Amino acid sequence: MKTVLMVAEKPSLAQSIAKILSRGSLSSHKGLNGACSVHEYTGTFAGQPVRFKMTSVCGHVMTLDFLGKYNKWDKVDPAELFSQAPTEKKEANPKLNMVKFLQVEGRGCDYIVLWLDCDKEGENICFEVLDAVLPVMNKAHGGEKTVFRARFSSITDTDICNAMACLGEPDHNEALSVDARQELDLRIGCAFTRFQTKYFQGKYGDLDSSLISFGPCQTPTLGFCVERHDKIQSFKPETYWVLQAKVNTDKDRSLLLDWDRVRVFDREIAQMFLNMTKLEKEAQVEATSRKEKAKQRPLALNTVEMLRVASSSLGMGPQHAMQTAERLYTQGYISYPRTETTHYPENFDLKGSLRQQANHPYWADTVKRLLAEGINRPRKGHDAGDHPPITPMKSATEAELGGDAWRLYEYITRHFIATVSHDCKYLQSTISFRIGPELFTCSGKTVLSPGFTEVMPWQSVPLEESLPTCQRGDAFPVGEVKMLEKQTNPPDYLTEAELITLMEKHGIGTDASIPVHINNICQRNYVTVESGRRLKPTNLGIVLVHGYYKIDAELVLPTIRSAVEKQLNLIAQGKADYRQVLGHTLDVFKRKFHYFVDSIAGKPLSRCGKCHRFMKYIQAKPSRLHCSHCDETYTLPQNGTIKLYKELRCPLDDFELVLWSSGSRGKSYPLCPYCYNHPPFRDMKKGMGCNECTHPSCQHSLSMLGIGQCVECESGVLVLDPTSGPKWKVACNKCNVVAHCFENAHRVRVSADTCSVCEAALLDVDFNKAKSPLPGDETQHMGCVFCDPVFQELVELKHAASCHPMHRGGPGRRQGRGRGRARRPPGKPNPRRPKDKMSALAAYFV
DNA sequence: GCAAGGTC
Repeated sequence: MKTVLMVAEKPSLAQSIAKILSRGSLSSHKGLNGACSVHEYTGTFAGQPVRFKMTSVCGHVMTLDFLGKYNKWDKVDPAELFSQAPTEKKEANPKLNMVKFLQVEGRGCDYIVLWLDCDKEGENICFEVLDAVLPVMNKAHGGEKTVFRARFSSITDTDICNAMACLGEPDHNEALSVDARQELDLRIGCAFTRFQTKYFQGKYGDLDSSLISFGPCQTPTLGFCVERHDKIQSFKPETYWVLQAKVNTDKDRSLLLDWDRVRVFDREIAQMFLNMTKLEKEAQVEATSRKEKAKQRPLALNTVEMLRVASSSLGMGPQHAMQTAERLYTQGYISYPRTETTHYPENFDLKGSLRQQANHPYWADTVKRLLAEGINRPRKGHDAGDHPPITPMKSATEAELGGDAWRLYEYITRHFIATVSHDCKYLQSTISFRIGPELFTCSGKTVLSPGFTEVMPWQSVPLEESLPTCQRGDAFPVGEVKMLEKQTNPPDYLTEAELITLMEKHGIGTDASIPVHINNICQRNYVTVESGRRLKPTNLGIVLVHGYYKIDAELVLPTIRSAVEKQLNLIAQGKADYRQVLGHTLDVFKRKFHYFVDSIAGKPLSRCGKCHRFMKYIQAKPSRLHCSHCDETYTLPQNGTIKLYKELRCPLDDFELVLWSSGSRGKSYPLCPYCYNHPPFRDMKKGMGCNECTHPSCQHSLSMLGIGQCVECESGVLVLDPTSGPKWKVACNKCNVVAHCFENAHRVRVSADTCSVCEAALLDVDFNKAKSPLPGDETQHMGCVFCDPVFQELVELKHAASCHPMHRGGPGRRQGRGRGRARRPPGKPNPRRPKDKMSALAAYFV
């Protein structure tokens, strides 16, 4: 007789499915790992009598990890984890010996039917099982199909039998999409985590966490908490005013009325309304209404709702609640606690489950009445096709379970009873009053029938005093009208329950992993759980998230996960190539990683003048150089680019100069990182580059490269940009004026001689032999950039020429256009320039 | 020592 091996995702499902398919006649024994059972029975398969062996795995058989040597943090650059570091599949839980177990049970089998959960993870586990089992199974004869996939959407007789009747094949694309997710999560998460941990270790000793982890789920989860923290920090309370009126409905009874305008933010306006109503003696009834309303019974319970209530009402954290639920499940008190479904299967025995609770000391009355009067049909919920909603499986008492297990069981049971109870019905009455020109309202609720709130008393409609019976036109004496001053309040920290809702909404994590992520950010000391289970980010958490926001907000936004998942879904649907999506996404994150590293750690750029080690250039604003050896930071100009300047050094402090540039069409100048922060001369200020330095002999200084007074601004000097050749530039060291001159000159030097007309420094220019614009064969010329007739052509000063003193026939006005050299004593402002000439000149400067 | 996803 041939054997059919069948594998489910977990032991409990193997048992349920085997029971259904064998109609209860099966023999079971434990497998070699003690966790999984094997259920055997006989039946027919592919038209022949066979022996069925139904067993299970425990979730994933394999897990992805780097090869051993890439797990040595000290020896591997985290950047290598994006591509070079090879990965391998390892057994997910070595203690379970799952591969060996599957091979022992699968040896000699002829067919395999895969009963793994019908989602992408389940599809992936199918292939993990096949990898383990196919090599030891009997070989197929003549191309006969031996591998089958059962697809089911609930664990009911009909669904399971249908699945068995129309078996398909496992979907390789869906499995591949999970392989891709695993590899992305591993490479990205580990690279960022290792880098961050190593970088922050020591730097933020007071933040006390040895592991600074990053992950596509945990980081956005933390992001939600910090976002709320920021809202609280930036909140500015506003004062507002409310009118409150009291009317006397009886000798000793009064009603408090709410103002229809609710509140106003202007005191004078509120005062005006108060004045208009204060004098009124009577409140007129404008309208009355009585409406019957219903508060809906709850949907059947799924995991996230259970976790929300456990946190907000029972004060139990998600991780703890989940552990407690698992214990209740394995002890047979509740059904499987991990489910997204909020809809009972059609054949679910609601009455049977209810009957089990009919003698419970706490809710027997409610249950008995429901059974006698007939249960209400549960609301239509969402069927995720995984497991039925969470329900009690047998009655239990407080003494039996004790502590948190009891409290969770009690909640699950009360919730279950509520789902088959009636809605809570109440009467909402409102009376509208007019006092002078202003309208006020009073409303009250009266319970008509408590319905499900009887068993969920915390949901009940609060008892209120009933409103007086009255009708339009009635009048009551006004007791008093008061103006109250109040303030808007900041939001509070995020509750765990709110966080779960946000995570669910943005698809961060799954029902099973949401508690893990929340637990992670607590354990890593990113948040602390405050009273009322509110999550308050720590300094570390805040610093991290703010850092991500500054550098690359996508690292913390919830959108990043969904964007990647969209790509993964394309793989699952066979619309995108697994390798391509994986390669592309890794490439994107590799760039993000390098940008992140450069932004916070900086890259070595120029040498420190004190220790002569490389300082790191940190691009993120405020951009700066940092010498980690001297632990000194030097700020830099904030806009534009910074490069090393030919390894030239400042003669004053030996720091290597850097070149700042505003772009190819703008200006650039060298600067010394030390002088920029610590001005070397009295006439210099912080933030000055070499083009403003008054050092008398340094070849990069204003003294050596300055030419003459700026044509536009008061105090600026035009300075030769020594790096601008072959399209030479002269730029003002104060304003944005830049002049282009001497194309094709291979050398331009500022001479010590000055112009006899305008006192500007003469320029000594060497042109290329072939391209020299000079008359004859000349390649060299020295002259004043403003006055020399040969240079006029080359700096295109032709139009300005008519205005230039030289061309007006008269002698040049000796206005002392200080060139910054010894001519102008330090600290003294430049003299005013002749206006007519300069305005004309200005037209030629960009 | 890292991720996230199954499950025990």
